[in-house]
Amino acid sequence: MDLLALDRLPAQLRDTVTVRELQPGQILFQQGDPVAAFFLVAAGRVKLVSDFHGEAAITVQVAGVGESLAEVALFTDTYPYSAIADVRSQVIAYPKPQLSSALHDYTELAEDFLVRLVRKVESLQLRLSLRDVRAAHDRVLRYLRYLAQVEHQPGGRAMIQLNRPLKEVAIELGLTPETLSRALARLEREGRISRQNQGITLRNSAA
Amino acid sequence: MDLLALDRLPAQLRDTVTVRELQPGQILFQQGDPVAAFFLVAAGRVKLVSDFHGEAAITVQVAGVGESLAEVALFTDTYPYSAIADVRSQVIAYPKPQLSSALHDYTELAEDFLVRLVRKVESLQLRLSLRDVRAAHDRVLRYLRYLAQVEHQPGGRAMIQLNRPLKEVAIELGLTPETLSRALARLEREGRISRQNQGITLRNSAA
DNA sequence: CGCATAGTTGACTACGCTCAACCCTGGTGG
DNA sequence: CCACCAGGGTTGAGCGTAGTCAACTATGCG
Repeated sequence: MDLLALDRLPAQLRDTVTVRELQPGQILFQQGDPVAAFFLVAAGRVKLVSDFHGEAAITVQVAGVGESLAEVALFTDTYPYSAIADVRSQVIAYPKPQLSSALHDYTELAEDFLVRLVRKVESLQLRLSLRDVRAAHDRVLRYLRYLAQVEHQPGGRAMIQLNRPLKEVAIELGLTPETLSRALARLEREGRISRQNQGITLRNSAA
Repeated sequence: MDLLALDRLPAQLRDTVTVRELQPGQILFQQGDPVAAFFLVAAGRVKLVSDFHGEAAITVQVAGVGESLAEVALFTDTYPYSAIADVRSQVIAYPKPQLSSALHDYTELAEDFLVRLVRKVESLQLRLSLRDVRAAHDRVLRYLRYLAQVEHQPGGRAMIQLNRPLKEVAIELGLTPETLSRALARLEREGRISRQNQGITLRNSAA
């Protein structure tokens, strides 16, 4: 996915785009700051946290490569969250006024943006609905099935490569690494999946 | 919120829009069906379920009044979920081809759509991040604070009216009604909130 | 070789779910 | 007017499962 159709960007916008380098822990913007720009993560990982009442901050989003950061900011005067680089990262900054008017003027850009958002809604809905299945092994199985489905069309057996550490997967699923590990072990013991190195293959057990 | 700027819809689209009445349990579309139209809930409540492998179905979304139903359908050939009316409902149907081309041709429409999606992403992210706070009373408190924030600007004390039954709130928070009840009781006992009838007021306890 | 990190396994704890009883309100009908 | 019922909400008791803390292994890197 090209980043907001960067290559086909109208010149008036493209010329205002800048790239910023972030060190781990560096703050990109802070909750309450006036919105100057809209950001896309080009490298690394940026966390969005809401620390609003002095209580323990809550992580609203961790944006990976290619993800946009706080879409609401396009429609608010101040950032509703703070953004902090998790690791060394690069972000692309689109000045808000220019981006806004470009979205208005160029349908292609607006459509790209729309597609991004729809995908995001999709993924968020999936993740949220997964949280409703309580049993860890069940949740994990459904997640794997989902991954298999998006990568290979057939509903049957499939091989999945999860390249990122299990730790991250665990967090995404709302589990601890230990619980995920146990869940995977159990699924394997029950013969619903098998693991080799990084890969997981599902055995079809459709009812 | 007007429904996709219905009043300002280009005539070519507006004339193709229809309203459908659904009885409780009636199926609006089924997973795998070719996408004919895009829907908006005008009255009632429609559930989106994914029943893909014969296993227990999983509810992906419950769309209330004013919400759009399965935005991905705009970009897929078949519906990825099934939609079932929860209660007696009315939906507005936008034929997909007309809506697609209208989104392309009319920036105003595209922008409306974009705003909808951004809001949705926002709300989904909030709900998802709430699930990460484990302690029920904490989760509830944060939720209440969020509600207070969107209704009244000041960060301090606020009065919230939750008009819908606690049962629903509980589900949205990923809790059972019993647990929610206990959580509210506890918060009240601790003096962080107080309840009168339907209303809840937060006592500011910022650190 | 030593260190850091990911992953696994074990033992214990804690918290939310389940099931059940109970209260309370509103609505209906005798 | 009271009896009855239905539904939401609350409270109680017990259980199960995921979290926590800890130890241990394996792998990769300096």
